[in-house]
Amino acid sequence: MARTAGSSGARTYEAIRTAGLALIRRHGYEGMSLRQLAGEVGLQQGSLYNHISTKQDLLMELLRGHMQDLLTALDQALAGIDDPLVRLRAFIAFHLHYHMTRQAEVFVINFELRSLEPESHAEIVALRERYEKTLADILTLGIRRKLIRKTDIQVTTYALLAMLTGICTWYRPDGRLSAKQLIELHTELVLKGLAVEAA
Amino acid sequence: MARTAGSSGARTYEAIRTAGLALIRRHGYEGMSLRQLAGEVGLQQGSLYNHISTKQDLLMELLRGHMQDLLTALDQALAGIDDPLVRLRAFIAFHLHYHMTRQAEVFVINFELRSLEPESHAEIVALRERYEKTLADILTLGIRRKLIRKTDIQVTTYALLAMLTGICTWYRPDGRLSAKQLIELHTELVLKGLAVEAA
Amino acid sequence: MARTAGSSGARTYEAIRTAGLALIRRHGYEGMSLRQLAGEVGLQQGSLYNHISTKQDLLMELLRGHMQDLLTALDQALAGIDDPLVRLRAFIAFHLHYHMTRQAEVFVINFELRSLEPESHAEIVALRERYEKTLADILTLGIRRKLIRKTDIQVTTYALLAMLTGICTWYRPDGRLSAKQLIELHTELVLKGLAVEAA
Amino acid sequence: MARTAGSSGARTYEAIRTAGLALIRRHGYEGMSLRQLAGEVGLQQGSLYNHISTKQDLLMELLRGHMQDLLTALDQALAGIDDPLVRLRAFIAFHLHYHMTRQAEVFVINFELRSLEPESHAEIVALRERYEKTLADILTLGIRRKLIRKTDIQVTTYALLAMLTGICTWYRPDGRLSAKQLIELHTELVLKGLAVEAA
DNA sequence: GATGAATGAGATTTCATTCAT
DNA sequence: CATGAATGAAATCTCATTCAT
Repeated sequence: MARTAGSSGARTYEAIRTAGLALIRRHGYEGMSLRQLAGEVGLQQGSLYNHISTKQDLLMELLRGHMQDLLTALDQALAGIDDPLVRLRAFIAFHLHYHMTRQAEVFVINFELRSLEPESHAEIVALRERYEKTLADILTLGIRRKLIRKTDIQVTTYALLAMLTGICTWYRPDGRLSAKQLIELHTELVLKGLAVEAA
Repeated sequence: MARTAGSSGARTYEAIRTAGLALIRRHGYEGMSLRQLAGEVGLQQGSLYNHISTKQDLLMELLRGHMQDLLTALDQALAGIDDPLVRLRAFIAFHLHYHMTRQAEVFVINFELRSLEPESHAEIVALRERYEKTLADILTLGIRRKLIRKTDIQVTTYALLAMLTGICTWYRPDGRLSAKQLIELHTELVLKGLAVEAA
Repeated sequence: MARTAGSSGARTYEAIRTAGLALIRRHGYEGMSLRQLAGEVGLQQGSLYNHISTKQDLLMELLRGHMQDLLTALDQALAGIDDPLVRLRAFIAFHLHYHMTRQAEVFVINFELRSLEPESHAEIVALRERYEKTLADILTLGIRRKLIRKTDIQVTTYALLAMLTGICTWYRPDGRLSAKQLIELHTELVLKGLAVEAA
Repeated sequence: MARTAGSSGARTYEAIRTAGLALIRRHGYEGMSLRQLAGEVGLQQGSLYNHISTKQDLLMELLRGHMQDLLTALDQALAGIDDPLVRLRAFIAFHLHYHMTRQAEVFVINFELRSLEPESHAEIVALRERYEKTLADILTLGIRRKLIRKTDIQVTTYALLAMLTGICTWYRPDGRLSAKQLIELHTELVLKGLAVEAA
């Protein structure tokens, strides 16, 4: 598409990542061809290999980069918050915000993990488990402090993450509801669902 | 009176559908080759075409068949239930049960819709919307009758469906919790999340 | 070249082997492209794969087939001959005759062994060693019976084989000397070179 | 007085020749990639072209350089020797010695001549014919002086050269026999094979 | 003299699909 | 209804070579 002739190496690589992400999102990893990708970036097919080593490698770099960003951003979002309910609110807001603003990355991670070869797959899954554990820990603490009703941590973690992640499949920035409203709606649903019984 | 119900041909077709579903689930539609599929069924590549018309068509048949089953089964599950909260419980139980027992179909529909050509895509999406509308209608009615707290129907429908569908990615029949327990946990989470405020 | 349309599978495979042998001889294994080969046989590139599994495999089949032919033919040529000197004459005549009539195979085996992957390489080398051993055994027996002068078996075996094999690089059927004359010349050179000293 | 004999550039070129020779020997000319070669020398692909003009040219330079060395060395080895049998002994010793000490060059010349483009091919073949002619002339003279038995010059020349050249495919410096022993064994084989009949 | 990035052609192999037998 | 062989396009990746910096 954009044919930024004479671009520097780093800029070209970035263009490949961006276009690759978009194409994978649209067609899937298997469905995207390097011919398409090269065309999108304005290169010959072979020239891609000055920047990536294999198609697999491109996918892996994208996914790894995303997971690291995600974890880093999560840590920042929760930094300094102690109260489990406040942490939970912060987690929800962070997760939704991230999944609304970085839809492509998030979509790809959720749909293309399976296309990774075993070793890479394991690495990404490990990172994802760190992310999941952050939520599970919040729930555990909340229950211990009796701020969250007793329930199964594992199942609830999966259920909440599935629910909050779903937004990446339908959110549109120009939709009927603002990001803030969407966050409020989800937060309410979750917090009420987990609230301790009124005595 | 009745001839042998499944002729050899019909049995072969069924084998193709079954193997196809499993392969698509494992490798994705784009990632599955008809050579693999033929091998799995014990045919030569060319022989597949005595049973299917194209690879696309196989996918479409699988998805359409599944969606019709799903809608039919849903209608049965909700038949004769009037009370919105009971209908909601029934919907949750049905959805989870179906997503636990027919994981492969459900997985494929959620991950491979994008591989359908536009026309087929639209058809399946329409069926899915009928399914979503069933849940949305339950919520609408519940709110009108003040059995469910006021909230955004659309967003809540998506959120609940995402949450309840997530189970198809991790459920194992030999897992720690029984299907019944999983249904209870999810039902509680949803119903508390949607309950009207204690006065 | 010959575009034998409608040929049966076995005939096509034979055509591939023949054309492949010729192309490998002319350009070397690495230097031959499957595009060339397909063109020569009158097929599309991909159609080759209905008959061979990989390019490597084609080379291996050619070399293995040749070595088996060679060993079989050698056994026949020496069958029933006991006297070491007569056996030696028969070996020389056989080797030269084979290397003059099946120049392409012989050439390829001598020049393309290195292009085989390790496992295949080992297999062919083992067959070649059986061939070499036949000559070495003749020399050993001849020396023991004092019909051949004492010398180093290993070195002499290699030297004779190199000498007799060389003919495949320059022989032309329409050359100055007949096959029979060439055999006589080589036989004399070898037998005199190995003769026991006149007392 | 004298500057550093090898400037950096010349030293790089020498490294390219050495590594190129080794790679061609191992993988063949077609099988060696300039990427490999550059890596071996510690350069980027493009940098090779500061030292060579094309891949073909590198091969040609290697082969021409080798043939010139060979011819020069042969002239020295035979200088001042008149007697045909002594010349023949010297030729054998020289040829074997050279083929044992410069195995890589010799191997490449024997296996990669075919990869040269026609013009270069002709040039190298011409040099090789000068080499062959030196042996043929020895034989001719020996026969004329009745020191060598009458035989076909051409065939005998080819046979002897093939035999003596074969050593480059199996000789190892740490082998069972010394270079001197190997030379003796071959010399004996040849001289007996060519000796005039005991009257 | 070296680099990094580009090129355009070409490598081997796989793909879905067709069709005579 | 199955087979084996064919097709033509397309897949990923490598090649030798060029050139601005």
